[in-house]
Amino acid sequence: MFTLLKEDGQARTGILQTKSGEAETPFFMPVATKAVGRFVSAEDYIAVHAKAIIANAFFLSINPCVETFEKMGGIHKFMQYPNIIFTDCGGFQMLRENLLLETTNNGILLKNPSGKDVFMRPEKLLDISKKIDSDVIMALDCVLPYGRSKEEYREAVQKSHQWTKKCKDLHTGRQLLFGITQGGTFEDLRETSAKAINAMDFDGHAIGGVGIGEPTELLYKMVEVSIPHLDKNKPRYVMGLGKPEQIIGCVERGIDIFDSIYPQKNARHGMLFTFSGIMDLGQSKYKFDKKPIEESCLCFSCKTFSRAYLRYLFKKDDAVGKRYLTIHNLYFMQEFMKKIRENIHQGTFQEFKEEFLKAHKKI
RNA sequence: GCCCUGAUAGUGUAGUUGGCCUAUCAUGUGACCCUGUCACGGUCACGACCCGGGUUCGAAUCCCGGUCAGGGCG
Repeated sequence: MFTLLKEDGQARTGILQTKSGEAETPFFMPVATKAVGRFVSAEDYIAVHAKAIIANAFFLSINPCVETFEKMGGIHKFMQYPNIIFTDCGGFQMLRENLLLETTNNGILLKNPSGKDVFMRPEKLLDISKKIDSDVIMALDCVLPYGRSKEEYREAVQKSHQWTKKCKDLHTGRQLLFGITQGGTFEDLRETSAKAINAMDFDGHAIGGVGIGEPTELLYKMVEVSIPHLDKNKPRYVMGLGKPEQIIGCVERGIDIFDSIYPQKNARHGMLFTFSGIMDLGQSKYKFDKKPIEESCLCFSCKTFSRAYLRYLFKKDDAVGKRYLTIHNLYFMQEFMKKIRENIHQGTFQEFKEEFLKAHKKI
């Protein structure tokens, strides 16, 4: 259930309620594909104040396997994370050449690196998701890489709608179900898809198939043509976006939910997000720098370690260092979203956006 | 003092019966990248034949001298 709280232009705040509690939107979800992220897990997600994370139903069904969740009482108890957990459906894995074996009218055949291949179809997704017991299920969609022909996208949209509808028809219980719109970078296909998904009465709507190589202007365009057709009283989620500047651009256009590995991956590669810009910790100027990554940051890493020490850990490719850096970026993302919400409440979103973007470049 | 061995990017190395060396690989440094699975990742750039002479059409490679380092003998 979603309650709209406040609007500031197209930007808005709201409350998403689930069986595991609520979270105020707009929010960003760290990724925990296999009920753990790279170098971070539940205690870290909690410590960075993440009210929601996203895992992947396909990967979880392979390893640890569906039975684990039945026997362990669901994913929350299994990984000791009490807040909201989304599960992605596996549709995005269509973009991975090493995972996608075949696309049929009924679903997708995905390679299982450690066993029997998985035919992901609505029935299977709903069954898995129910046993995992996540809070929000992303319905099965059909994703194509950027740059295919319009005909191919048209076909993919059609499949996507069939699968998504099937998910909706099969769905019961307290878990929320979100539908995903597609359409590549074609405005009319995006509109068609948004209308069709909106008509299926989901608990929330996602815009999928973006952030996969298209220019940011096209990404924004696709959001802009989709939004008018997505019920404003339901949460809107752009899947896969993690660049702060794109998140703020999408919030401005009416998006409520985001997820991405981007902040985590960038952290591991030494790119730290701060409110005064993007810091490349690999630079030698930080070698003897006693300051924390960000003076005003209250994350564990900033409260505890100097840039010099974190740079040293980064340079020696230490796993512990990668964890500290990841914690910082994830904390930053939560603070970033918090500031976005506060500014929407105060009606100062535009000013905040401009101020943020002015500082958000490499330093 | 004599003999032997060695000397190639910041570091560690490949190449040493002369030509395919515009010199290998790793690391380092710098730049860019990373988006609903994310490897401790990717792309690009920078950076060296100890010095001097000789042989040769041609030398990192062969010869002579020097310097330095390691080892052996006094």
